[in-house]
Parts: sequence; C-alpha cells; structure tokens
Amino acid sequence: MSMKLPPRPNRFRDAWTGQLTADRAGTPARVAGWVHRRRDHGGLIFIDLRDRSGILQLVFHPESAPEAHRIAHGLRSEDVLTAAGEIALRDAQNVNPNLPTGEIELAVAVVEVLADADTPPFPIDEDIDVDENLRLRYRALDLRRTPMREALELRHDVIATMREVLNDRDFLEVETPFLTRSTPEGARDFLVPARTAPGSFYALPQSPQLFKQLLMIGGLERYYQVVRCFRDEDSRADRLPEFTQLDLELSFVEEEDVIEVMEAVMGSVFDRTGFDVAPPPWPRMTYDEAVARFGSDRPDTRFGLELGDISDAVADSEFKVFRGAVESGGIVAGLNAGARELPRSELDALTELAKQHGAKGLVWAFVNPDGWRSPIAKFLTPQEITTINERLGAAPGDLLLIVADTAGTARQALGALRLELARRFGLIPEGRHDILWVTEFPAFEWRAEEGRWDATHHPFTAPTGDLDDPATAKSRAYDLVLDGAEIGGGSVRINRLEVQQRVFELLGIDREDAQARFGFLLDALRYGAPPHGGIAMGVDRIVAILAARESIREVIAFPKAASGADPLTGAPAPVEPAQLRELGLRLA
RNA sequence: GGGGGCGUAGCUCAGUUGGUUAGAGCGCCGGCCUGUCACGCCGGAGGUCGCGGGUUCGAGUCCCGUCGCUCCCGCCA
Repeated sequence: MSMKLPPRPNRFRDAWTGQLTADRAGTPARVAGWVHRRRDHGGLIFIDLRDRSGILQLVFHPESAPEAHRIAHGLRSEDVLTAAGEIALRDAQNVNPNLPTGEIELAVAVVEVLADADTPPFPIDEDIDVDENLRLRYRALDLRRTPMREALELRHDVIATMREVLNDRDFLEVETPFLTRSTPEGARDFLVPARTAPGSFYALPQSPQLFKQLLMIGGLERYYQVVRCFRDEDSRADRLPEFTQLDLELSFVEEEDVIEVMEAVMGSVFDRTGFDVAPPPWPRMTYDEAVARFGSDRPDTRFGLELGDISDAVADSEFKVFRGAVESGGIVAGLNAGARELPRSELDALTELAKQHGAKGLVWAFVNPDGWRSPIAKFLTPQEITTINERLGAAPGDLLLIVADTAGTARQALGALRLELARRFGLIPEGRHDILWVTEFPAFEWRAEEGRWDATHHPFTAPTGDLDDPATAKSRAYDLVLDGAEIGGGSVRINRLEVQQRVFELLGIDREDAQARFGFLLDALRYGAPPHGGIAMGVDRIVAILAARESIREVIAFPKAASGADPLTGAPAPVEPAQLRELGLRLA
C-alpha cells in the first residue's frame, strides 16, 4: 500500500522508507524504522530499513561518517532507529531491480538507536509457516511480516469500499449494542454476568438481526454496520467464535433490491482489489439444484464431477443396499470421478471420508468396456450397469463413486468426496473464481431426533408457500457463494405480527416464550413495520478468499487460536471467587 | 463429544529394520571482508527428541497412557 502523504517532519523522520525515489537524489532525508537486515562488509555496512511503506537501503561509509559506521556495526535485526543523510543515486551496476527504492540509497551521516531488540523468536523477513501459537504469542512481531501487513491492508480496502458504496446509496451506519439479549441465530451465546442484576447475564449478539429490524420499523430506511458478532461454537479454518460482518437492511424492498445493492457493493470490492471474477449480475441457483448437482448448498462450480441420481435404475436391484435405500425413501446417487487409477488404500480413504459425513459406506466401480471392476459388480445386472454408466456419463477407465442413503446424507457425502477429489487432483483451474446466488431455501427443516421443526435461516425470515405443510415451504432467503464458500446470506423479513406469531407457533415457541425473548421486536411489529430485508456478509471470509489464505485467522490482526489456548487472544481470564460472589455467581 | 495428522536446536525440518557421540538449512555469537541487497568466507555455541510409563542388552524410532497443536465430523451458515 502506498502512503498518501509524507509523514509530518519531526526529529524521527520526514519521509517513508518505501517512497523515496530517484527524483530525490542529492537531497537530504531522514527516515525511521526497524532494521530489516544488516550486511556488514567490514568497511561498508548496508542496513535495510523497514517501515510500513517498504524498505530503503542505508549505507554507512567508514571514512565520511565514522561514528554512524561504528553504531551500524552494532545494529541487530529489529533494532529501531532514525537515520539522516543524503539520498544518493546508485551506480547502474548497484541498482536493485527488486526494490521500489532500488535506484537509490541513503548515505547516512547521523544515526540514533531508538530501541534495541532481542533476537526475534522466529524470522520476520521470510514467508515461512511458523507455528501459529508462537506467532500469536509474539503477535507484534508477526504483524511486521509482509503477508500479515498486506492482508490487513487488503481488509482495510475491502471495508472502506463497502462503506463508500453504501454511503453513496444513502445508507446510515448505525451501531448496535454488544451487551444485550440472546439473538436467534441458533448458536450458543457468549454470556457476560450482569453486576446490576446478580444471577442474570448479558448475551453477546450472534448478529444485530433484531436491532436492524427495529431500525427499519423506526423508519431509518437504509442501515449498515461493520460489526463484530459472537457465536460460542467450535472453530474451523473458515469460522471463529468472534467474527466481522457487513450487516445491512433496507425498507420497502424485496429480494431483487437487496441483491442489487450487494452486487454493487461486492462488485466494487472485487473491482477495487483486482479480484478476477465476473461482474454482476451474478447467476442464481436454487437450493434444490445446488444440492442435487453439487451435494452442497454452497456449491463450488469451478469444476465438474457433478452428482447424478441413479435411484430409479436400481430401485428393484438385487443389491439390497441400493434397493433398501430407495424403498425407505432415500436415494442412490453417484459421481463420475473421471479416468483415475486409485489403489485400494486410497479408495478406503475415500470410503472413510464418506463415512465421516454420515454415509454407511461407499461403492466404487472402475468402468471396463464389458462391465465393472467393483466389489458389487456381481450383484448388478448388465442392464443396471449400463443405465448407471449412461446416467453418470461413464466411459471405460472412469472411476464411479456411489452412495446409497437418505437424500441428505448421500448428497452430503458425495459433495465432500467431490471436493476431496478436486483437491487431490488439482481440478480447480488456477485463477478461476465463481460467484453465484443460492435461492429458494427450504424454510424449515425437521429435526427428527428432537421431533420439531427448526428455521433454516432464522425465525424472522419470510416464508412462502403453505405453512400448514412446512416441508414444502420455502424461505425468501438468498446466500452469496464465492468459490464454494458462503460469504453472505440474507432474506426478506416477516413484517406482520400475525405471520411472525404463526412461525413461532410452528417452531414450538409459545407466545409467552416469544414475548420474553423477542418482545421488543414483537411489540414494534404492532406499530406498522415496512416490508424489509437485508443481508449479512462475512468480511473475514471475503478477505481470506481475496488474499488467497487458507485460514481466516490470516486476515485478522488478533484472532483466536483454533484451540483458544493463546494467552492474549484466546484464553479467558480467571476470576476471583470473591468477585463471583459479588456477582451472585457460583463456581461451576 | 468423536475421528485423522503432528510434536526432534531459537525457526523450518531430516533422522533407514531399534544400534556407538542425534543431523541439515536458516538464525544466533566471534573473526575477516568497501558495493552488498537471502552478501560472502572461517570458527563457535546451542538438544530432558512434548511429558510419564513399558518392552528391550539397547528406544528419537516399538507399545500404553497423557498433554499440547492442527484439520475434519458433530455443532455452527
């Protein structure tokens, strides 16, 4: 990132190290920063000095500046200094083409050490994967590393662009409370004991959902916020308990209005950051299609290996696993992994993966010109094999993977296999990026083990269809999916009290319960709520994808470690028993 | 809560079938070096092989337990 203005001249510096160029040759300059590297030739000493803007070579001549040269001899990595001298043009053969400042150097006349540094516990100047907990423990040093600085600069650009687009469209940025009541996103709440009400707790918001609906009912028309959200669930590479959303909401809108705003926002973000993805409008795919073709509601469409349903071909099969799955209402589905020769051990590993995703097993089959090489070949008729081959587009040499289970499990397992095969065989084209909307989600899902309906998004999402037949009702929701990652999701909200109460009823939340939990929203709904809708975007995920980072922890200045074991950014502080008593709490 | 992987020098890692004194690169310390830019050359220091137990004449290596990290499932959009 280039600095927009030079620093205000003071006794430390009057220029950024990374922004001095040949046009300054012959003029005096003063810079400050950290010792990036020292090259001591005994006579000449070179110091690469680093600040946020970049690196400048300092040269210390023993004759012309003996005192500075003496000090330079004692400098070590990460020492902090200020140095003044004259900008000198380098001889042609000494130019470093790899450095923006490579045509010049600072011939140091005076240097002052502002702070000494111990030897860093890990290299600052190399892009080595150092153990993450070490990096978190010495986060200040880690932040000096170029990849971290660039990620945070990119993050800044992304958020700044979001704000600019929304400000230009008359959105108001409004802050909402952190110490609040439980919000209905379905995760576990983080709780904070309330001193003024012993035995009671604040819940940190899982999202500002309720507040932004109040803002719409309050007539603010267009709201956004870049906001921390808190969900007390286990971490993943793409998920932390504490994360940042771009949250927005508009009044008197439907799906197309929200989608158009977000396409403008994200289109600008991609444009501004040079991320190569198609410009909006972006394609739509229904939830049903995504799940059927890709085994996921966040399909990665950058490669093939699509799923195929072969239930009808094996409904009457001799092979009991297939027939049984269909008879009990499930499906038999498969994918064509292409012409691959996998050893038994790898097929076992794929089977293990399928099982991890709930499948009871995995059928594999290598297609031969005259049939299958597969453990189950003998249970299938030639007709069945031919039909399956046709359905999955199989040619001799192809490997077919087939799962028989409930529709959800079979598709999830195949979806996971599909992604694993893409990783293993490098099926995703370099530099290819796909973005699309997923729409028409089921509004409710049946939780068999709990014997109740649950909201697929959250209970304020407007449903369509017949609420008396929850299984067929859709929600007016839309998720934005980039490269197989869900980067945002939103919906049109319920704006009439009776519909809201009907949904609560369906979800098994009685009136008293609903009033206790969401009373302030329900009360507001009595006084005229506009049709409204919005969306929340996962800033961390977006930045991670733009920065091509594996983990979102790489794009957050002070992330939680996956384990939460880091003393600064992860571990909760112990509390004195006396303090607990004061709060009306007891030790667990 | 469950499954997989990992844990050897400050950092990143190698370490064969169990075999003598556990190695490399980088970093660090000292010396030499006036055009380097991952400077170079010479020398040096640095290890409870995560921890505990077991098998064995002998364990970094095999077994059991345990702790930590990490990825995944569950959970969570």
